[in-house]
Amino acid sequence: MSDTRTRILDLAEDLTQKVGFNGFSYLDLAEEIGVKNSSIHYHFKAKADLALALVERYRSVHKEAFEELDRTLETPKERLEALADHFNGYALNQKVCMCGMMAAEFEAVSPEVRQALALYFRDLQGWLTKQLAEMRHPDPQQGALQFVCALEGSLLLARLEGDATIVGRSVDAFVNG
Amino acid sequence: MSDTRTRILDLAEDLTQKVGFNGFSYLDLAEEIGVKNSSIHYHFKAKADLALALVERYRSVHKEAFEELDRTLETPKERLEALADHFNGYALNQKVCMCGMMAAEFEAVSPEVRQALALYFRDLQGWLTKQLAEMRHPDPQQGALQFVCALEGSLLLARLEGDATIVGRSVDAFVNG
DNA sequence: GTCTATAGGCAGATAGAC
DNA sequence: GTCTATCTGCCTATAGAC
Repeated sequence: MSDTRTRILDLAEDLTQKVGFNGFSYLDLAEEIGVKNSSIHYHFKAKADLALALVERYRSVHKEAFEELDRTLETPKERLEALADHFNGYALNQKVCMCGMMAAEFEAVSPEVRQALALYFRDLQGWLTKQLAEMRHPDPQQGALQFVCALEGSLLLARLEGDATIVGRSVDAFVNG
Repeated sequence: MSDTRTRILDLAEDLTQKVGFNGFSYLDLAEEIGVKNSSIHYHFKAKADLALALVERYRSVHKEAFEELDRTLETPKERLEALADHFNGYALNQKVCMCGMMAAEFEAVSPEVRQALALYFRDLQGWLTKQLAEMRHPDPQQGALQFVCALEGSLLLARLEGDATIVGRSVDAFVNG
C-alpha cells in the first residue's frame, strides 16, 4: 500500500522527467492523485522541499541499484549494458534523467538541491569508473565522465528525434571495446 | 544600431541559455530592455512566436559559423577545437546550448519549435560528420552523434559542477585520437 | 512602435475547521 | 491528513490612445 507521500513522490518524479520540475504545479499533482492541493503542501510545505526529497530519493534508489548490479551481474560489460538499458527505458517513455532535467533547471533550484544533484552524478561517475577500470579502460575516470555526458545528452536528443536507439549508440564505445 | 527586435532576441537567447525559455517572462525582457511588456508583444505576439524566432536565428547563425570554420581553418582537428572552444565559452558563462535547453523543455514547446530544434541538431551532426570523415574516423556519423551528445550533456554537468573543463574533457577523444 | 490600463488565469502558499 | 476558503503575486495577452 502506497501512502500519499509516496504517491506524490512517484508522480512528481515522473512529471519532472517528462515536463521538468517547473513544468507541473501542486494542483497538477493534487488532481492526478485525487486530493486537494493543500494536502500536497501538508506533505511538502514548499515546492523546494519536494525537489530536495525527489533528488535524495532518486540518488539513493540509484545507489542501491548500482550495488545490486555489482552483486548480480558477472562482468562489468554486462553491468554497463544493464545501465544503458535502464536509461534506454527512459527514452522509450519520452523521459529524460530526472537529475539531468533538474541540472537544466539549475538556476531555478536551491543550493541544497544543486548539491544533491552533484552527489548523484558523483555516485554515477564513481560506479562507472570502477566498471571501466575493471575493463582496463586507459583512463577510467575520464571515460566515466564521458559516459555520463553521453547518457544525459543522448536522452535529450532521443526524445527530440523520437528515436530511443540514440541512447545505446551514444554509449556504444564505452560498453563495447 | 540594434533595434528593439534584435535586442529582444539577444536578451531572450541569453536568458534561455541561463534560466530556460520558461524561466523568464515578457516582463523580465521589458524591464531589462527598458520598454513596457506590451512592446515585446508588438514584436512577438505570443511567446511561442519568440521561441520559434530564437531557434531559427540560432540555427542560421551556427550554420554560417560552420561554413566560416571550414573556410578559415586548415585542418578538421582545428575546426573541432574551435567548436569545442565555442561551447566552452557557454560553460564559462554558466550557460548551456540554447537548443539543448529547449530540448529539455521539449514538452512545453510547439511542434514547429521541435522541428526547428531537430534541424539545428541535424546541421551540427552533419558538419561534425564531415570533419570526422576527413579525419578518417571509423564511423563518422556515429562519431558525430556521440560528439553532439557529449557537448549537450557536458554543458549540463559543467554548470552544475562549476567546472568548465568538463566540456573539453568530454569531447577530447573526438578532437584528438 | 511604444504607451497606459486591464483582463483572466494560474501559480505557490497559508489559516483554520473537521 | 485532508478539507474549504482565500490571499497575493505573477504570467500571457489584448484594447485602444498617442
